[in-house]
Amino acid sequence: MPAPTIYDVAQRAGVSSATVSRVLNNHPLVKPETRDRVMQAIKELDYQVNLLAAALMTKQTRTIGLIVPDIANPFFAEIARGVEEAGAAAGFNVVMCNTLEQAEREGRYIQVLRQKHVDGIIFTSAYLDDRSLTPLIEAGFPVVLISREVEDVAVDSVRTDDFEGGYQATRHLLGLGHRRIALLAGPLRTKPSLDRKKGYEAALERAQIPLDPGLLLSGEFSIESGKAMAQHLLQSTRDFTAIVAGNDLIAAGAIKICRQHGLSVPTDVSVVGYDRTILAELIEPELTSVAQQMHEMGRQAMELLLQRIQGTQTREPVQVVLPPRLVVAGSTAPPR
Amino acid sequence: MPAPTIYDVAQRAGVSSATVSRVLNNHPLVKPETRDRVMQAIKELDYQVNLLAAALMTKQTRTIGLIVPDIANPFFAEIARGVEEAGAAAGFNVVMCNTLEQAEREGRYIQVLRQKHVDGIIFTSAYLDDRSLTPLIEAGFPVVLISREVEDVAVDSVRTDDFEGGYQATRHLLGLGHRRIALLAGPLRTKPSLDRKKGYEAALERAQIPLDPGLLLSGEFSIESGKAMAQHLLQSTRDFTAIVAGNDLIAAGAIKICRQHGLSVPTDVSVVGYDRTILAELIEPELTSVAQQMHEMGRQAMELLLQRIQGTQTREPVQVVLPPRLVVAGSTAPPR
DNA sequence: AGTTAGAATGAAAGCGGTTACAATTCGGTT
DNA sequence: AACCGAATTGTAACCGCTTTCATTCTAACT
Repeated sequence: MPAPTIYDVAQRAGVSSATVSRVLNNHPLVKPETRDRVMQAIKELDYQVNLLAAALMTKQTRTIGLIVPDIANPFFAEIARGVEEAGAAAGFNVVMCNTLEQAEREGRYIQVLRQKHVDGIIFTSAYLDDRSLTPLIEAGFPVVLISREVEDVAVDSVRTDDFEGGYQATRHLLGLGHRRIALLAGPLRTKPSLDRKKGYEAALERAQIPLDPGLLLSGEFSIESGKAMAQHLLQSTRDFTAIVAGNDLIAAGAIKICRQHGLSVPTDVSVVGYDRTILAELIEPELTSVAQQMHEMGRQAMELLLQRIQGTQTREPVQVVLPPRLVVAGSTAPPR
Repeated sequence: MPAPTIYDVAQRAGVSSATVSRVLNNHPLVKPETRDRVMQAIKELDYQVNLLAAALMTKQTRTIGLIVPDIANPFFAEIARGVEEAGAAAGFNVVMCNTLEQAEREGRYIQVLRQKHVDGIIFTSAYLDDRSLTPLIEAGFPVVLISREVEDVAVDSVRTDDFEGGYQATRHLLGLGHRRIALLAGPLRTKPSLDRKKGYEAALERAQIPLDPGLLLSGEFSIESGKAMAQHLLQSTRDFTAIVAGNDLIAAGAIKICRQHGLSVPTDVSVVGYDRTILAELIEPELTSVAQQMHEMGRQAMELLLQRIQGTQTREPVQVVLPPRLVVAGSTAPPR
């Protein structure tokens, strides 16, 4: 038999469908006695609302889209967790979309999410052009960005102060006495990588240490890239005592390669990671790393989105900037 | 202005809404010329179908639910990635739901997913009772389980042969010459942990080594639990040369504790993990671990679900069992 | 008893599509 | 030129709910 509808309930309770709907949405003007009869009928029929039909009228699906490069990356998984939790608390569901860094996929997801009438979309960092994102924002569709920017467009966003993070990582090493510090950066086409690099440069500058282009490499946010960059670095010079890595994965790769070359961490080379994912505490020695509050970023992004969605009046876009926090562990020590 | 509807398109193209609908769903019986006119109108209005309205008629949302304990756990994140990819390939979206191991949350998610009329639900392992799951399956709702079982109910499922995995891990250590092998298992209320334990026991039995209850602990799938179990073990005895861990996290925790007690891995203690998540290759030394094909499990689960959803005729439930694969690395060596 | 303002409920019009069925068109026959 | 079946297209009902507006009750007041 087909699932019972609001009419079946109405009939059984001896009222009209309008009344059932009122009960469902606890409208105040329903006589308690009537409400009870309806509830009874609902129970007896094991009735479940059809939220599709409801959404068709209310224009609210209580569903949002979350676009990430790759949910299997711990950094994004942690953010997703924050988003989902905050969403669930407010009665919203989250559709997860992995772009795999492909702009075309992102575009397709945006399209189908709109067709499914999600109430809003959260975008996380990716190296994609903004061709499909910009029109969305300009159309006034609720959007929040995490660790991502769109040129010349005002939009809600959440990010970590990556300049400060890069600065702190470098200051820490300088404070230990290091002078020759390499940077194995992530992709410089992304704002976070760029900011971290600027922080690194600012710290060196302030310590009056000239930048050495030979100590500055950039690649991807992966173990492989970390290995490759370290390999490259070691082939060109051994005249460095510390490494600032673009993230924990790069750091892990670099440490492996250093070891292979007979350099011990932290005795010969100190290494600082970034993100402080769960990986950081598993690596031996534990990785000194700049912590980002991924879970919190996800949570706040969802909050901002909800404000937009449920917002009575439109407010100016806000940019939430969370502080990074250097967590010192065993991978850094004074140079010998 | 409100978003254009199918009627706006129809009017602009000078046809009826039915024809527009036919074009949208590329029904074969539309004159090419008419199709062009409609497409033109669609483009000009930047028309987007409202899939909610469509779903109301077709009873298909092309959306499925994925219920996991915690997306931030690399094991589930990897599965989620497989599910999402396979789904995307077939034009399905995935709503992600984190239960945090709470049965009540699982129940709520199931309810709202049904109300939103998802086409099916994939459940991953969790230590929950099946009160809300069983009725779903019995109602014929498309469901696939990953690493999870429901008593006395036939249902599609995908899992790894965990008996074999536990067996292989233990055999490997036996082959190296170990005789005193501890098991730091995950929660024994779950089938996977139980099967791995049975595999461990079978391997020992076959080698004619009596089981020593003192070498058998069980806890949770976490670093902390791994530490606690190792601590416990070391306090009661040092008479063991190897550890089979319930998963990589437990292994990582155990290794840390062993080190703290002055035992080196693998010289003094060999350790085998399970899952072979990305963690395994980051730990120093790299962790010998039984690989599960998480991504593949996710993919196949989605395939099974799609068969159910789109299936013309109902087929018998199938149980897909994937083989584990022992990946030997630096954390295991012969006892000295 | 007759009013009357709320309170409670019902009737019915959408929301934006899909689709069964009817109607129209059209090239080819006879 | 009338006729026919297949190819196209249009009409209108329906999916299951929300919500406006009208209607009916109720109870408190003259």
